[in-house]
Amino acid sequence: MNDTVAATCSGMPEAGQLEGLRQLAEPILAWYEHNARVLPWREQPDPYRVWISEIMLQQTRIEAALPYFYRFVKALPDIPALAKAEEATLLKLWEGLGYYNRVRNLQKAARIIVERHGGRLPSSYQHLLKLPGIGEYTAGAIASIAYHIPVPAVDGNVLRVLARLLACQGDIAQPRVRKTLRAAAQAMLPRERAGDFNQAMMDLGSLVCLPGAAPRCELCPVTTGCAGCRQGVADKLPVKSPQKPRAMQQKTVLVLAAQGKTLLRRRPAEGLLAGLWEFPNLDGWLTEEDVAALLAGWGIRPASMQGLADARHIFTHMEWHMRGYLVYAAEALPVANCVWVDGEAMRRAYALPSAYAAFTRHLPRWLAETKNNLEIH
DNA sequence: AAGCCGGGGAA
DNA sequence: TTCCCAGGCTT
Repeated sequence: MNDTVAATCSGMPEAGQLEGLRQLAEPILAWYEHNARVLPWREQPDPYRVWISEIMLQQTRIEAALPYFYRFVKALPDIPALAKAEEATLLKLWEGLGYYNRVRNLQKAARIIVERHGGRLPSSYQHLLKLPGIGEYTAGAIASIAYHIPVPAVDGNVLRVLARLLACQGDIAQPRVRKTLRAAAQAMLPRERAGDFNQAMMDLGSLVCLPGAAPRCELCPVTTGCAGCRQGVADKLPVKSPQKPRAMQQKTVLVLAAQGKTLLRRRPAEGLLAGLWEFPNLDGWLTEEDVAALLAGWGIRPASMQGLADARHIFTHMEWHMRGYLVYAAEALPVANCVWVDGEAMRRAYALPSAYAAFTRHLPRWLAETKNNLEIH
């Protein structure tokens, strides 16, 4: 029935096609009754928890977000607490989750909600959309899940499900195609069960209608209504433009340790990993002699220096190839733009990106070695 | 419309 | 390795 939808998916579906889609909502909801994943924001779907979960889940898998969710709502159980939190606290709660502006926007929104909405998350799609960090998808998800408002929530999973249901050959990176698929989602939406339906579509996408060549059509409740499955092209959909190759970057990372502390530097307030802390580092690969000369300029006289195992970190658009040096110094002397931090302070208030995991892993041992003997050889 | 912004698991 | 994830903001 949906086979006749424009192959490029660039025009609005016709009335008859939408009626075909509408009939799929019921079997999808029935499937959801038995297959819904048990999740903390479903067990207790108050607006605040739904909001936090949706922000954490932006471009992030459920399994990755879960431990962060528990910790976050425990530390900051409501909107006023979020509005008042220290930035360092926020970044520590988000440390390792990535896309750190998400948590800054979360707090910006919380402060707006306290000032302009009486401390309660707005319950309309349009008002939600105005808040920082909340776009079309997230506004739809919160409105439908927390407030049962009949608006679609079309994320990557749902785009894939819809593209296959309609055998849509359009590039889902294009706004025009997204708009068409969103209209299809709106047409399918049962007005009384919007939140359940939106979550059902997402679960269907992540449990059954899997990406790439792995759709499990034999488990799907709507194969007969799926044009992609009928035409045998489900595993080729959705069409997506290829991504650009990553740029490579060589870096030299300096782990300085002295008197039970290590030297950290704050990253710029904008750009990659904005505002997070890191070990002092430089572009390019420096030799031990280069590093010694550099440290002399900083007024640091190394008691010992050793090369560390090379480390690599892959970002979406970039790749860091890191050469590391562990430097023991006798004294934690001041260095411009840097702070000496002990393990406890680091755990409490200094958020480091995962890119440095290869170095932070051994840091406790390295710091312990500097506590007992001031002179190390 | 395109670029930027993390990190990790799966194939 | 590549893909992609309960995306949004900036230019």
